[in-house]
Amino acid sequence: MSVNRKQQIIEAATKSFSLFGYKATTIDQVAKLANVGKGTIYTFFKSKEELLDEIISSVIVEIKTAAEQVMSDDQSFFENVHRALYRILEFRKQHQLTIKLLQEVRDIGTPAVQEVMGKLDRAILAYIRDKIEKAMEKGEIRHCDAEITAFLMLKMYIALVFEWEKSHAPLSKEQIAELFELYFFKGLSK
Amino acid sequence: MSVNRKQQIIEAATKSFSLFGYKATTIDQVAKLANVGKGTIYTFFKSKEELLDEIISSVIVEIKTAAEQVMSDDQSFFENVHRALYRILEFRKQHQLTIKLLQEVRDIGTPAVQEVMGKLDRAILAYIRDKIEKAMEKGEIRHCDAEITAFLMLKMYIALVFEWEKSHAPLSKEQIAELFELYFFKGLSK
DNA sequence: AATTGACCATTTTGTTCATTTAGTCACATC
DNA sequence: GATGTGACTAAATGAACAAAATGGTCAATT
Repeated sequence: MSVNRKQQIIEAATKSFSLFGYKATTIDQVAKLANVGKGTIYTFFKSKEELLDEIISSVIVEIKTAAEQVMSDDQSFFENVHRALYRILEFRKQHQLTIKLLQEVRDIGTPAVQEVMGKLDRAILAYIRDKIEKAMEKGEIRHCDAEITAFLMLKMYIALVFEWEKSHAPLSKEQIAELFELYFFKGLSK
Repeated sequence: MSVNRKQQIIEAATKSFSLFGYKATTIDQVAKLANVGKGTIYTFFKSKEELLDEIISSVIVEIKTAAEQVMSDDQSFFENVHRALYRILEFRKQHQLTIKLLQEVRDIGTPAVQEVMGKLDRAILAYIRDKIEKAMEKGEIRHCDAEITAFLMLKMYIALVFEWEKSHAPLSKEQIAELFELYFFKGLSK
């Protein structure tokens, strides 16, 4: 029973955060949705912020799993990174929770949400960085600063997947893969 | 006399926009600073917004001039684009007006300022795009979509110059040049 | 021991109203 | 009579206050 209660609360909170955002979700609301007294929430979570934090932590795990699933050992480093990055951003683009929270950061700038989204970004960055380091060890790519490379790769993907659309027709997955290969691997020099 | 009056107004407005931002600058203030009656401002500019627009238009010219000055025919395309982009962002980073207005977009989101800053971005993009097209014609670089390439180059520079600093030690001009060359020209493949 | 909801301190929201502001225009100045 | 002006107006803003809502606690309940 008690094990389930925590899950009920997390599910209710996830639903409400996804639908209304963090700020507009009240603890009373979550308690009602979870069929739980308000006090019970505070036996599992020290604050509203910690509740959000725990939810995002499991989103991070989900995202990593999703990325792992699209990668494969018999593919090139380039193909794997492309697939992983695309999958990660696809996840962010499709899941109500991340959409809503990203929106909230843009529109209201709720500090708690800002922090937690920063954590998500850092986790993604660390994940890519790890892949880059492994590829360098194996000699699959030229030597480079893994931190900066991961940072730039993510920026480039975000630019191609999210920002390009703001002023142009969206790019297909294949186009993005081509562009990624062209700029990051082949380079523009003849 | 009349010729000077317009310049006086523009200078006063530029000073005030730089110091307090667009929203916090009143027309009365500008009139006082310019030693001019309020009505006079409206004989030269149809609205406060148009005053801002005219100021930004000349900033665009200034930026282009600044970029032209650092480029030179006996340098490679890569070196020239690097110099131009770095100079442009340096300009944005140093000039009070652009700093303040960019801040205002982030913090308040004043629509008039948002629009005018978008215009500035589009001008920069068009400028880089033109350079890329010329380089392709001359056969200095591989064929590619000039629009997307300009977009990505600018994003990459903004990421390196402004965003990297948010969580790391700033990169030197030389480091940025190296990174730019590594990713955009040579590529990571061995 | 686990759960709860009434309760409290603090924030947030809604409302009112005085002040400020962008923009106009009748008048002053040369 | 062309140019320049600041008092004026309608609309926007924000200060001040009251009312409602919210996160978190804890004594009572099961």
